[in-house]
Amino acid sequence: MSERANIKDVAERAGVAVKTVSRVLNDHPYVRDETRAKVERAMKELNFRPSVAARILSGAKSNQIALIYDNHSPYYMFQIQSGCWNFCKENGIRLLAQPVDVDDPAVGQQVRGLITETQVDGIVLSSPVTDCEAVLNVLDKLDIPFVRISPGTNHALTSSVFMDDAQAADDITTHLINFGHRRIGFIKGHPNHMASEDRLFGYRRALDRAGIAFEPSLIENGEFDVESGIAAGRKLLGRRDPPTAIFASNDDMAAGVLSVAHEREIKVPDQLSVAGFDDTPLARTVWPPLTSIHQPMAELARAATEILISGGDITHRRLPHDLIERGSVAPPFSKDHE
Amino acid sequence: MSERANIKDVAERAGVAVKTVSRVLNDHPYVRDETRAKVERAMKELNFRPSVAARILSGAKSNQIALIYDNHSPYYMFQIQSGCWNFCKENGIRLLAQPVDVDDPAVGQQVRGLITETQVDGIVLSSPVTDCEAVLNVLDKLDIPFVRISPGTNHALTSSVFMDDAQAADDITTHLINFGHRRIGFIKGHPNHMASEDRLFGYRRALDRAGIAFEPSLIENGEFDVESGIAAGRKLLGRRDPPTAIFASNDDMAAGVLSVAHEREIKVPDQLSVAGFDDTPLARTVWPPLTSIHQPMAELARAATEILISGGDITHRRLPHDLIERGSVAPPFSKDHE
DNA sequence: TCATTTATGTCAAGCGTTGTCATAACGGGC
DNA sequence: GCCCGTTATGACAACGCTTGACATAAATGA
Repeated sequence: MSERANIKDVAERAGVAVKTVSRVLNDHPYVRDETRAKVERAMKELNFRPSVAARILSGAKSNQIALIYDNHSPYYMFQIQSGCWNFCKENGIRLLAQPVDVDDPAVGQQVRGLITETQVDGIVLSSPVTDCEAVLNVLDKLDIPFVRISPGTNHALTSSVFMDDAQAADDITTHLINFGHRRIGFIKGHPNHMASEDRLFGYRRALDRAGIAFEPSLIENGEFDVESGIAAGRKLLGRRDPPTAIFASNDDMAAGVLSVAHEREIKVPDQLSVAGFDDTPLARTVWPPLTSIHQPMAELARAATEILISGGDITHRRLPHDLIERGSVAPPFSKDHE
Repeated sequence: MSERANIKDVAERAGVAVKTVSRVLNDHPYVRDETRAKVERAMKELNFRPSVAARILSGAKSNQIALIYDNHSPYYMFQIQSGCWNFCKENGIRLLAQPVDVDDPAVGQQVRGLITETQVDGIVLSSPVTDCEAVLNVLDKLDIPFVRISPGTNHALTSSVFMDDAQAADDITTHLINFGHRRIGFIKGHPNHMASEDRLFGYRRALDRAGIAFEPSLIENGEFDVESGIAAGRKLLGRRDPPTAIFASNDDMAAGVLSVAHEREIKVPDQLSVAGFDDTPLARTVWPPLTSIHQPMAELARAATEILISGGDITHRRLPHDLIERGSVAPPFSKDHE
């Protein structure tokens, strides 16, 4: 009862040839519906599952893909995995989630090992592995299909999915401007992350369009974590002429700014508007909840997986972002109205 | 050059039999150092990686284990994955991270499919899959080794790793009591989660020992998310005789309480002490940072993996927790001192 | 009726590895 | 110098599946 059934057992039980079972398994044409049903019933009754190993070995597709990531944000990782996972589940594909360390000199060998050992059919690369030369080289040499999620470089050369970071930053900056803000502090993201520059660019573009002079001293560097947000917040709010609004390149740093505001008893949003980016759960958790940009991470991952599986030509897909208004933005100087 | 080398190629190149290469691969005794060196050189030169598939097919261990989880907290999942992953990486084991839905009636079939298809050598179960009957049945029938992380039930029957939730809750409650609190609100966790009851128990035990009468109306139900924390916080703080401290069963709910406090301009910790549980990044992110219990999730996962791989008898391992003091707890009524 | 198309079966080869069994070389102990 | 156990290596089948070549039979259509 608990022995594993193999394809031969199924064939016997269904009263057909092994070959026919194989045909059913692989969706070949030329199988009568009736026969197919018989075979499928036998498979169910025997609790049959084809051995991936045998399948791979005999040269068929493995029906496995790998998701390679190296990101220290649990939420990002969670979303990306969920997106890939959903698509895989619906399509009967097994997903190998593979963390790597992009700074490890052996990362290329690791990825090569993964591929040659497990024979995955394709790879989804999430940021920042998307821009890791060593990995890209290996993928290229092994000639294995892959799709990148939000790559920073070489957009055209491989399939990719992404959102428009610059436009999103532009949107949220414009949102602040529309509320009447003119002095808007900006906290940059981690220098390794390509999106950091794009977001800064969007911020500048929005200012430009509104005819507001760009003020370099209102830009602080950050590293996408709360601590750097706190440090940047202290600098910005410690000025003699502090900004009336701060746009942080992600929610964690925005939360850091909120902490500084609480510390100094600056009321948000009455005395200071704060905007984040990414729409992580944090944005809803801190007080006040953060106005932020919803980055469709899971959708990006899902789209990437879909492109990978459908396996056509090089494809690029841009997914829309959303400006989510919460309670952290208000007109400037509204403390005067109290 | 980019063709995959197989064991035969290596054997030829090294001038030995295929079997000898296999022996080198599997660290068998009875291989001369000289021969081993020859083979290893050949493997390097050919960039050889053994095929997992072939290995499985020939009846050997797959050197793969699966981590099965269904948890909606990205941070928990991240920690658990990291812990498993680290151990696997160090020991050359491939990890299949497999999300499931414990409420899906087909979950048993899914797990059976995973096992029979991929021939994993063992399974790590994380909460709440640890207590999913359907999954446990399948695992039992398939007679595959597994280890549970923080199981709620049947402790004795299978290997497991866990922390002492009751003691931890006792510790943090005692901490509040030591600060002088007598009216301590408690927010329960999700009813499906076994730890919820343990934490409540620890809270009561601490009160008991301190000779403080248990007051049922100070207990509110929650579901481990911010929203339920907010709801519970509103109830507790809306009383005529609000508690001077609130212990929430996890950080998210504690963050919800903080939001309510901010909303009502109740100063934390001067007018209200708040304690969380789990020591998620959130605890450091909100204002004020939360005093909380550090749950060693990654370590638990690592230990579970280690036990699984070492494959001895049924083992139970308890890992220590930590009380992390931050800024959210102070003596009661300290507003009077201002 | 004959030629296609559709549906199934038989058979054998092959995928890359490991287990079983066989064999060979090598040291002692007598 | 012979036997024996240990050490080191090899030959070959087996694992479960896919695939291709080929055979055959039934259904379809002109």
